[in-house]
Amino acid sequence: MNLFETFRAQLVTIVGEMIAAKALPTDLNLDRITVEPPRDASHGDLTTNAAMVLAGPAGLKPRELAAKIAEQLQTLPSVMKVEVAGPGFVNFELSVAFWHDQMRDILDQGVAFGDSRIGQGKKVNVEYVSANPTGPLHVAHARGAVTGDALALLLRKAGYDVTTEYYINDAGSQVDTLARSAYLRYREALGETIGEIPEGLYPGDYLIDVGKALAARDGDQWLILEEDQWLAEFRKFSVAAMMDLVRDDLQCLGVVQDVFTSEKALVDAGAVDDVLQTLSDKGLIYIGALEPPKGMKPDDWEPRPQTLFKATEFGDDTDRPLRKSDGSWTYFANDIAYHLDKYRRGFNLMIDVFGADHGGYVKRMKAATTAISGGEAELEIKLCQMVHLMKGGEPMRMSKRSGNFVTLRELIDEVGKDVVRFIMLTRSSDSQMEFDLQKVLEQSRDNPVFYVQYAHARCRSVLRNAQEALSVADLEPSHLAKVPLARIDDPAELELIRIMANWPRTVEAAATAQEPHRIAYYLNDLATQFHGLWNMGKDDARLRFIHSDDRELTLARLALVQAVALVIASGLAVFGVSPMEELR
RNA sequence: GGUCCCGUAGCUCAACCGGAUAGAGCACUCGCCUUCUAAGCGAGAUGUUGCAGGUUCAAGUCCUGCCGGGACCGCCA
Repeated sequence: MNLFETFRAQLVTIVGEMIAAKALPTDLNLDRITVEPPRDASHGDLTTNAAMVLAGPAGLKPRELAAKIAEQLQTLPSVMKVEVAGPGFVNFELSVAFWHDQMRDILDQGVAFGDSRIGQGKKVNVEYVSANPTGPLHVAHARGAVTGDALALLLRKAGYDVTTEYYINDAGSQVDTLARSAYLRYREALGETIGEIPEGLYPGDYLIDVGKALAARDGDQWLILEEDQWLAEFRKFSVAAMMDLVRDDLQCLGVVQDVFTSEKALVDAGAVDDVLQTLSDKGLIYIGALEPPKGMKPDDWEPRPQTLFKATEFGDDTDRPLRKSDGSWTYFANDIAYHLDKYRRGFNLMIDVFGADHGGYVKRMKAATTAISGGEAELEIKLCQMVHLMKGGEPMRMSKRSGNFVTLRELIDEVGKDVVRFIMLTRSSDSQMEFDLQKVLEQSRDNPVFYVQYAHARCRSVLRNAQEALSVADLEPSHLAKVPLARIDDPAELELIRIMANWPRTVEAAATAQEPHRIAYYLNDLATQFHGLWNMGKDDARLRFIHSDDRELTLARLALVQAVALVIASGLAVFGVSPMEELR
């Protein structure tokens, strides 16, 4: 429970006592009472809307009720000062000793500070990337990869039981194309001149090695055979090779998912026939013809009967086809089977991270999930909007046709894994964002990665310097948690503690909203306050951390510095970014 | 035509699932500065939150309609 929830609980007790004393009616709804940090620091440490929320139903004036609540709050041991303000806010300040206790808490818990139990161990499945296994990942995949990974780490920190997953789309026609492309490279490896790669096949160089590997393993045995004889084997081999590529790419980004599920394996195991039978039994499948989309005129539209899922019964705009004209299942049909599979594995909460180009897919997948689980499973879909790559303020135009697109690997090689991860997480995933390859490497204030990393490195640097006068054991968090902190009393120091004490609440809010980018803003705020304090020591030597003639003060200040380093490290861990000891 | 996302300071973006005077960074103006290894530091100015209604004690936030940008729209995945 974060400190705001703790005080909220105490406030609810107070209101309960007022109800018992007949100062308030018995039928009040207390759920809307909040205890939050005020936006404006001059409004104290905590603020509650209790009086405004309760006054109306209770038939009282907000400010009068606020005064009564304030009176009771004043009696709490860690509450120093209470004020009624504005339309009926009750603002209160906490004692310095309370903030010192918070600091000790941080030092005791280390990077586990901020761990929460709001997830209550609930099982959640986060599926992300799930790119077609037809080549290396490129930048478009990076945002989804990082977002999904950070979301998973965040939910884990918030107390969920998280499984991360990659769905291998290895059952569609694209992997047939992959196999044909690999076959061409196989012939090339055996000495044929293949010339230009024909339109419709994948031209990438990464298939050359696949062809060579097949030639080395199997010799020329496939050369004289027809496509239907070699296709399956080439598909299997090249998909495996591409997945190795993808896994390597992801690993470079620090992403290692728990489970990889093959679409083809699901289909082969009859999972799709199975789920379609289930839906059919529920009367949710029928043969019918769809209307053409209004206002659009598809070139060769003609109505034809199809196997349809009644998605409209679950909020979708139209019913959705499940079977292609060749008799095989659509991608959607297979995906229904996959989500049923996840549901049967115990996931009542599933999160899919998709690119924005899958926006049209959201309603039908949610509809299907509701249908197959009888409404018991919840599916959340995070759409990641596009990333515009820039370089020194100039947009980098990419086109696949010219082969000029940027791979994920190239991006990581250029700026580093931690920079990619952090920057991708500095914006809400449903806003488009700019990513400037030049700016993110600058050592300046407007580069958030640098700014946050620098704050951590600066803390570590101070702690290293302190070793001239103090032993390593003195500087351990466990030791610093026991030193007297009474001399931590400067407003800037206390403000720093307040921000750190807000970390658990930030984790919970970000996890509840499923918005990792909030962590980036939090870290930036924390770094700002720390750098500010450091700079104050430039002007006023009394505010410096290390004082060779005052061991007690130095230890107290180093406890503060150590706490800052731990909270930053705790935050960076949610992003999967390593905190740096020094920046050089 | 429909669905989804976005629209906030000159620019890039926040605003904690309704709270008080909408905030940061960059750019801009004015001062200062030679380091607890370090990005210079401090101060100042910057808004009809796309538009119009509605709900509420309270709306950038929720609802309705419009405008603008993006993504998508029957057997591609």
